[in-house]
Amino acid sequence: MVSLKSLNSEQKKAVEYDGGASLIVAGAGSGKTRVLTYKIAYLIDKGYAPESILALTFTNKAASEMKERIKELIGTKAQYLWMGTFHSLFAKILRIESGALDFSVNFSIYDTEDSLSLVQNTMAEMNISTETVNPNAVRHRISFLKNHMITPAVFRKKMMTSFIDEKIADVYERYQQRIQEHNAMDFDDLLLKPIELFRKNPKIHQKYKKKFQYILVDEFQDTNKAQYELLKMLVNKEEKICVVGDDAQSIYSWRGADLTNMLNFEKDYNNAKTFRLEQNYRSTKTILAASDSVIKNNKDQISKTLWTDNQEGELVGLIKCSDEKDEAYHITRIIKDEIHNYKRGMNDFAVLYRTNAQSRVLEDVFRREKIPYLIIGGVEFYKRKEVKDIVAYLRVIANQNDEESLLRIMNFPQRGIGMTTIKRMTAFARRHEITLFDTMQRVFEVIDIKERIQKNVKGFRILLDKYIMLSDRLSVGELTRSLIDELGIIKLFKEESSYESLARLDNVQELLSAITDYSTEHPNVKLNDYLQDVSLASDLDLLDETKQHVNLMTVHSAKGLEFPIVFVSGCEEDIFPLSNRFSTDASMDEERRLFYVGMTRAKEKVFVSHARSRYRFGEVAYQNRSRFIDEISSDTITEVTSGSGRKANRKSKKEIYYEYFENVDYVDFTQDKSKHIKVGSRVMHDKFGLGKVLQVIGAGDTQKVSVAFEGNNLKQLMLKFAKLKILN
DNA sequence: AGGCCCGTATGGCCC
DNA sequence: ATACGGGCCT
Ligand SMILES: Nc1ncnc2c1ncn2[C@@H]1O[C@H](COP(=O)(O)OP(=O)(O)OP(=O)(O)O)[C@@H](O)[C@H]1O
Repeated sequence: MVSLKSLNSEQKKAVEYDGGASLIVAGAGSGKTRVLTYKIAYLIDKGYAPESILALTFTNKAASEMKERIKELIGTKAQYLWMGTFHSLFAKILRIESGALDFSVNFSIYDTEDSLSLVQNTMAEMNISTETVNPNAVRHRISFLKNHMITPAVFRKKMMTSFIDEKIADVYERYQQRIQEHNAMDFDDLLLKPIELFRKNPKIHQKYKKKFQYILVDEFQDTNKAQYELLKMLVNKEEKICVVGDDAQSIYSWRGADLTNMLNFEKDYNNAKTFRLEQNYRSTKTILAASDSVIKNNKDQISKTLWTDNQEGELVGLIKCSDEKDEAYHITRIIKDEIHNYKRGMNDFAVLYRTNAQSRVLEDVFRREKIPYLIIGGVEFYKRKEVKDIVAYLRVIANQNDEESLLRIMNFPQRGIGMTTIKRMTAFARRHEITLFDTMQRVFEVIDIKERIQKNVKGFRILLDKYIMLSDRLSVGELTRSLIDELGIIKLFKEESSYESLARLDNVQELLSAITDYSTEHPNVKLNDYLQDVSLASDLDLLDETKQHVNLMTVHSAKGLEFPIVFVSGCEEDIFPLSNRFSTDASMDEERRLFYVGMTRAKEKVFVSHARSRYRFGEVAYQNRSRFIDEISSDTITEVTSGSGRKANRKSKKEIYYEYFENVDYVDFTQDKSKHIKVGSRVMHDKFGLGKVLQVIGAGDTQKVSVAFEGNNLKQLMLKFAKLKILN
């Protein structure tokens, strides 16, 4: 029997409750995840078969950790649990039931980039100019509609308000048609198709409804409409469902998460029992008080009590910095001090930020200062071009209808199949209503392609056929290795031998060893399974709390995690809260929740830092410190910066330029020829001051330039006469 | 077909 | 700063 001794009485009640639907609402660090873990172990103990339990987590990483924990509690039978993210578990069901769908078992999973590329191709095909309609906005919109379960037809009938909407409806419709022809699903489809499947096919619906005797959901506050619908469809008559969440930690509304799921739960399951956990085991009293003082600025929230027996702890440290480099050096210094004074390990620290772009400077400084670190997120490994290209080969080998992948590799490595050829083949495919892959077979019928090129296409098709055949016989690892060999990719990057191409080479080799490892660990695995894991993998899987390095990640990625010491960096207006002119009150509240999530990751100590100036889009921007810093109750925060993390503050752009003119050589246009001047050149004029060249007009003696000087001052000057000095 | 250069945009969080 | 797409030249 699983011992519930390590739970408090309320946690225990929640674990032991087996009467029907239950909702656990509780604040950060109150042991929600722990309750879920024990509850699953407890249910198995009580007689529920592991394979009859459906447990949904927010990330794959959370799932595998929970599974490990349950294995420790009840042994290896835990491996039969249906535990994972919504996306991965329903993808699994879709593959099993693909026979009942208009998809075959080997369907591809399109990530955001693939979707965008499909949107672009669709728009091109429909002659919708990307000038009038931004493809990425369209992709967003389509995904939003899908997340809210709005079909093209419904959208057309009820929601269109503009000419652009009409175009979007057209693209949406065509997109759905194409993705189906490609035998592919995007992330949203992984949730929508099961709903469709269950609706159309009551037998299959009943099968799963019967199969899953108990459903448990972690991070319920961030589920979307489709996920809610799926739960409702699958829950059995006794309503054996347990969801846990914290409305104050809802931070994914931008991808369709809908808090009303949580607010309406008690209405939809009218026998639902609600449990509240009020004791926080994670953080110090100070951290709780500080984070609470921030979150209470949000109007709408479920009121919750949260207290802790933990120590008072240290005050939140406020780090004031001159710029982002200074910030990185301050953080470095504090990490070194903490390690020196309190014998902490590198893995005790997490540096969090609002946007991935902010990791760059931290990375540079940590490298220089010899602080070992791991960046989670950013340009993820499987999103790198060279890696995606190779994965695209595997996807085509698994699913020849996957046109987005086929287009990616058609001319990689270069084999003389250019844009024009691809356009002609695509046109042929559409005309004859066949796939692009089949068109390659019949390329000799595409008469507007030159014979030499036709041969290239045919050669490529033969190569693919060979690997499609081999894919049954070779392991995923062997297949990839031999493919990379034959394509000469390694040689290609070696020969180019630029810094970038060598980095690419590294990535290809890393991919190869990752695939080989995967093959060894899962000897009988199908290419499909591997590809699915890759599509749904996240960088978070790399996180290893036992490894001696500082962890860098976005606050979003840090959800559900905990670290002894947490830095919340870049706390400046416009960055955290991130905002733009479209920002709303609601998005401000979500930013605040995000900040709350960041602070509450800490067990012992939180630092918040802000920089007076920071590079953004190649320009220095000055920003006030975040309102969230000011919302932290003053008796829980103290400044820890006396002096600067490093010497030299950033000077304003103006200062830099003036200094430059005083100290550095410049070209005087009255003497030198004008060949140095070009659009974008920075220039100095005695009377007008600093400026930037917008246009160079004419040549020779009459050559003129148009310059934007400071203060929105536009001038046209004759180069011959104007006393212009130029900066290189 | 492919390479190069220029202009322009750059809203970010993730399964 | 940087990356990407479009247009132009070879
Ligand atoms: N009864 C308990 N006794 C001791 N430690 C506990 C207890 N309950 C939870 N903890 C510890 O408190 C910490 C937070 O627990 P957990 O991650 O389950 O909280 P949570 O509510 O899911 O947090 P969050 O919502 O912030 O992600 C963990 O380190 C966990 O081990």
